[in-house]
Amino acid sequence: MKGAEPTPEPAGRRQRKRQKTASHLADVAFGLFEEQGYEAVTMEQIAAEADVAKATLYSHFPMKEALVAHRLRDEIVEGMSALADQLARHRSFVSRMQFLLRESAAWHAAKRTYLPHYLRYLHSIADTADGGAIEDSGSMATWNALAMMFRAAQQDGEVTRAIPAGQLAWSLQYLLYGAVTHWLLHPGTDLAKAFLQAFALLMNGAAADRPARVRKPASTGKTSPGSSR
Amino acid sequence: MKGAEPTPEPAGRRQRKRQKTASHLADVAFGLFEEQGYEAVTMEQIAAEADVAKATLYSHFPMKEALVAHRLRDEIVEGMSALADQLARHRSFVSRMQFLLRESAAWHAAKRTYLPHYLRYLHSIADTADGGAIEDSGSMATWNALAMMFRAAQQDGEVTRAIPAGQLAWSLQYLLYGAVTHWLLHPGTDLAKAFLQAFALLMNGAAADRPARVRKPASTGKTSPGSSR
DNA sequence: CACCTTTCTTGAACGATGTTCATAAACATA
DNA sequence: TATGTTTATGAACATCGTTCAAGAAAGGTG
Repeated sequence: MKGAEPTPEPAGRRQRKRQKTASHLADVAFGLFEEQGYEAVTMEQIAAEADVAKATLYSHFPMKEALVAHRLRDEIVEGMSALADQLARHRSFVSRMQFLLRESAAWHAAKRTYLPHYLRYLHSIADTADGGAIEDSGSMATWNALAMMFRAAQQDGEVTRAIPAGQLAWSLQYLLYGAVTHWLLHPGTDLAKAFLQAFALLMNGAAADRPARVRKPASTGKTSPGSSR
Repeated sequence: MKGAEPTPEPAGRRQRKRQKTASHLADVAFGLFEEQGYEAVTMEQIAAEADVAKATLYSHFPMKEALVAHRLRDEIVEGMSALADQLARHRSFVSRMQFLLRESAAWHAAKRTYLPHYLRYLHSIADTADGGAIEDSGSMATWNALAMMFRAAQQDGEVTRAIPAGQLAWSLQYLLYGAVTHWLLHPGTDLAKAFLQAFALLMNGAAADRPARVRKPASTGKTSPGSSR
C-alpha cells in the first residue's frame, strides 16, 4: 500500500530512484501528519524519521506544503483515471460534468484538513514564476481533464466553440476554487451544491433570459415598489 | 500626501491613534519597499525606521504582506469612490462593468510588483479562518461594489434574478483572480482583454448558442427542438 | 485628584524555517 | 576503469514570526 506512481518510467535509473525517495519522504511525512497533525510536525522530524539529512528533504520538497501537494497530486491523478470509465458512461456533457463535480466535492470533503496547505502551495508556486514548475503542478491534472471534457463537448455541440476549451477549463477551475475557499471558511455549507451552481453559472451565464425586458419605458413607477435594496 | 483614511471616525481616541500608527507604519514600509524592493526589506528594518519595537510592528501587521494589503486596500477604496461618478455616467450595466474592468486592469498593471504579496496575504487570511478578519479584508471593498452593481442590474432586468447578486459578485471576482494569476505568470498578455472576456463569459455562459445542434443524429433520434434551457 | 483597569508598547529571547556550502558518495558516460 | 556530473550529507547561518513579562499610557470611576 505504498504511494502510487503516476509517472511510470521517468527515464534513467537515477530519476527513478529520486522519485522513489521522494515518494518515501512524502509517505513518512503523511504518516507523521496524521499522527500528530500537520502543524505539529517539523521538517527536521520528517527528515529524521525518514533517515535523511534535512538538506536532502529540502532538495526534494522546498516547503512543507510541497509534501502535501505531492500526495494530493498523486491522489488526484489516480482518482481521475479511476473515474474515467464511469465518466464515459454518462451521455451528455452536463451529466458527465455534474458527476465529476460531485465526486470532486466528496474528495475535497475527505481531504479537508490538508486543503489549506495544498492551496497555499499552489499559490506559492504561482508567484515564484517558475514557468516549468507549473506544468506538473497537480492542478494541471484537473485542468487537463476539464479541458478535454470541454473540447469533447464543443465537438458534440453542447458548448460554444467561440471560447477555447482551455480557457473554459481554467475559468471553471477558478470558480471551483472560489467555492472551495468559501466552503473552507464556512463549514456546513454544501460544497457539491456550490460546485454545481458554479458550473450552471458557467454554462448558462448571468444575463437575463429575456434580453432586456422593457422595464422602465418611462419613469416606470409600475409594480414592485420595494426597490430600495 | 499621507496615506488616505478610508475609515473616518473609528470610535474612541485610542482606536484612532492605533490606526494612525498603523498608517504610519505602512507608509514607512512602503517607502522602504520602493527604495530597496520588497524582498530586501526586513521587518526589523521597518520597525527601526518607524522607531517602534518589532513586537509593536507585529501587533499591527502579523506578516510583511499585511503592510502591502493595508496600502492596497486603501487605494482600492479610494479608487472606487473616485470612479463612482464616472460609473454613473454609463447607461447600461455591461457598459458600466466594462469601464470598471478596464480601470481595474490598469490599476493592476500599475501595482503589478505588489500583487503577488497582496494575493498571498488574501490567501493567508483565508485559511486562518478568522471569520471577523475577512469582513474588512480589502477585497470586500471590491466585492461590495460588484455586488451593488449586479443588484442594480438585476433590478434593471439586465441580469437574471435567479442568482443572488452576492454570488455573482464573488463568481466574477474569482474569474478575475484567475485572469490576474494568469497574467502574472505570463507577462505581455493583455489583462484588460482577459477581464472583459471573463465578464463576457460570466454573462453569456459557455453553452452552445443553438441548443444541441443535430450533430450525431444516430444516437438520439430526437430532432431536438431545443428544450435544454 | 487618586485609583484601578484595560490596552498598548517594549525588549529580549525562542523555535522553526529555509538557505548555504564544502565534502563525500552514487551514478552515467567514455 | 577513468572521468565528469548529479545527488546526498552534515553543519552552520540569517531571518522570520512568536512569545512573554514588565512597564507605560489611555480610559474610566470614586
